[in-house]
Amino acid sequence: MSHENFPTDRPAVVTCGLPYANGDLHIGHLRGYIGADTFNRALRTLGQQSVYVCGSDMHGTPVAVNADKEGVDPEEFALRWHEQYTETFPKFSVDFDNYGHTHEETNVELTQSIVRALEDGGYVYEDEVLVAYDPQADDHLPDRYVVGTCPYCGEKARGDECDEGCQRHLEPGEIENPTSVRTGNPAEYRERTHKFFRVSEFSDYLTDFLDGLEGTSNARNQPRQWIEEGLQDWCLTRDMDWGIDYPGAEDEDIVLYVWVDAPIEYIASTKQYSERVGSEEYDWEEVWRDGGEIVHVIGRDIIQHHTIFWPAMLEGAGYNTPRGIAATGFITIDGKGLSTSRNRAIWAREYLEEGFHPDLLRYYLTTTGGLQQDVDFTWTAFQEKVNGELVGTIGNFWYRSLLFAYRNYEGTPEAEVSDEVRARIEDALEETRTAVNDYSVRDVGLSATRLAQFGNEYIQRNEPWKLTDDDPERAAQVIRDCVQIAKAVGVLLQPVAPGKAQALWDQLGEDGEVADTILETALEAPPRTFEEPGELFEKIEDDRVEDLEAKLEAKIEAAADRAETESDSESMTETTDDTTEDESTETETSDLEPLLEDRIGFEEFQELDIRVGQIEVAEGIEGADDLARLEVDIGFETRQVVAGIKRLHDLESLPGTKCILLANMEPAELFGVESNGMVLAAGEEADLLTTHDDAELGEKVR
RNA sequence: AGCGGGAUGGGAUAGCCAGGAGAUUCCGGCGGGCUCAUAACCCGCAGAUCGGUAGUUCAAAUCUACCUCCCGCUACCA
Repeated sequence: MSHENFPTDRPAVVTCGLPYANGDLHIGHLRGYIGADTFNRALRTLGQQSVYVCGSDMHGTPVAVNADKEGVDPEEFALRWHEQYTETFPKFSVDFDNYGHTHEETNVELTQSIVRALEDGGYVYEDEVLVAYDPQADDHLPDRYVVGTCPYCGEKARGDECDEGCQRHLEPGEIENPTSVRTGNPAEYRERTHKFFRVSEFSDYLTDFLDGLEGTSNARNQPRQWIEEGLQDWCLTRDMDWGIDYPGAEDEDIVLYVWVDAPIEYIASTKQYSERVGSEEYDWEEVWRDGGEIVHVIGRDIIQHHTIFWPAMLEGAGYNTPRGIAATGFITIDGKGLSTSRNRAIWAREYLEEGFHPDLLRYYLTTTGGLQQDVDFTWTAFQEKVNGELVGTIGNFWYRSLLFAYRNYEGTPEAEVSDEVRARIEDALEETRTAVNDYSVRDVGLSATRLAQFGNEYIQRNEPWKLTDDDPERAAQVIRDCVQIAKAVGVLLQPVAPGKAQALWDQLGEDGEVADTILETALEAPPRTFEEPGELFEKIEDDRVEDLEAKLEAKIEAAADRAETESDSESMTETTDDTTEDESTETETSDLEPLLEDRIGFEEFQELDIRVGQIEVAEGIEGADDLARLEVDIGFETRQVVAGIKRLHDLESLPGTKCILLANMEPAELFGVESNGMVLAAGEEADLLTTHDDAELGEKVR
């Protein structure tokens, strides 16, 4: 089965994975939302009718548990995050046509009606399952809230997985010596009746579905394995009170599993949009019932939910299934996995507070590697991308063309666009069409960059500044071409960088919104006159990047220190926080810094004046969490040194300890205290280097 | 353990599905040019046995098999 290329005459809906109302948004979330937003905007430039919808995911155990910790109602807790998300998205030009949440009436009704439809179709049955129960807390414990002993290898294990031992997946009820993570008490098992969805009956349907599915290859290939292995039926209910009631069981302490109602929010949100604008303009039922174009952008960690359970549910309840599923890769920071608990993350708020335009991040995230690839974020790479492509290529071309046109013609010169340039722009439009149909937001952005690059070459090759006197007609022709290219770059860049594209649009004196234009507008003549243009992109300076990288490093270290001091008291309750990134995968080696490739000579080593010293005085610096002031005797003299070991060492016991000091370090002032050297230490716990024999104070280390 | 994705000049990325002279773009290095433009821009050069081994083929970065390393997934954690 293959699909008709976009644009089609059916309405489309683009969605992105629902943010879980349990924490701040970071760059990893933004990647998906920006990618989907870009895709939706690009679809529209093709002339495809399309809306972009999403909503907050309000239910599930983590919300209930964290609300409980704070002593607030889960709804209140989740709504707070929901409101924050609602405010954040527009700041990144993530422009949802509707943004709802899963606890709204629209979603509750729709979810219950879909579950009833599944029941009516005979796809739901009841079965008994063992559920861990904490008698003291009088609460049932979802699987990860239980720890115990693995029945297979005897290692310590979590309720659902033997994470430290044999890596086996554990079924509920299997784990031995179950213990509640929440109270530390022994847990007991209770038999409960739950509802199950006959996913297994959809094997053939899903196989066909996957054959026709567009999007990224991982979303197509990975589920095939699960189908071949035989699908297991899916438990639809949970022993909780926070969630959507199972229809007909409103009085019982049982709700629908969060993954049932979460994707239904895609439909509910579309419905809300449809009701707002009127079904004449956009009919949600046409999309979800009759065969509109449904595209999901998701993280690759939730592929199975979207390629197995979700289409099975839709099919079973008589709904339309997705045309495309694009599963994005993850974001890494400086080459290491993003980790919210370790604060190895760029938070949405942080980025905005730095004052960077959202389009810079949008461009970086969409054009650095394909949608499916993992993308590494470093401030240095961000700077290169911005300075090289946005400032140097696009910004520079826009500015030089428009400025030249303004100074010499007060706008667009009166001439016809040359055939060469017209053809080149048409190629660029075609590149974009292909990119959209390949689900490549990267090429959507790069088609604009490449066109700007052509523009730079074109202007250079024709040297209009030499022609203004000798051959005014030819000069006008060249500049006419350049202004047209500039406009086309704006139209092409809009899906990725809507704010900057609009700014160009305004400079060109165009009316209305560039976001409302279709690709063909790129070939229409710009207004005859326009005002003096300004520079649209600003270079990021090197020292700025150094600051940013240092700041990032510092906050990661601070988080590590905090975890260190808290780990003793909270070890029982810390096992489950939020975890897209898992502690168990972060082994020792992946945490080590990679070895440096560059070798240095002996002379360079000699430049490091490393001495044996002895700590004479150690005291904390007031106002600093981590810093301590040390006085170190290095034979010749006693140095005052500041070290970040306040919380990691017992300062009173340090005097008398030998240490190793980098003596010719540039002096620095930290918290008002001058530091004249660096005490060497290793590891996150700042294990101090020392000597073990007769090295005397002041001796050089070599 | 199984499965999915990845490994391409110093760094980063495209190409692979539909095999065809060792290939894209960006950063960095070297040389030149230009001056309309944000020390920008344009041109040229250097630099890679396309992770390894075998195979299919007239032809392999691309297809097949096996191997190594990295990331992820394995379903009641959103």
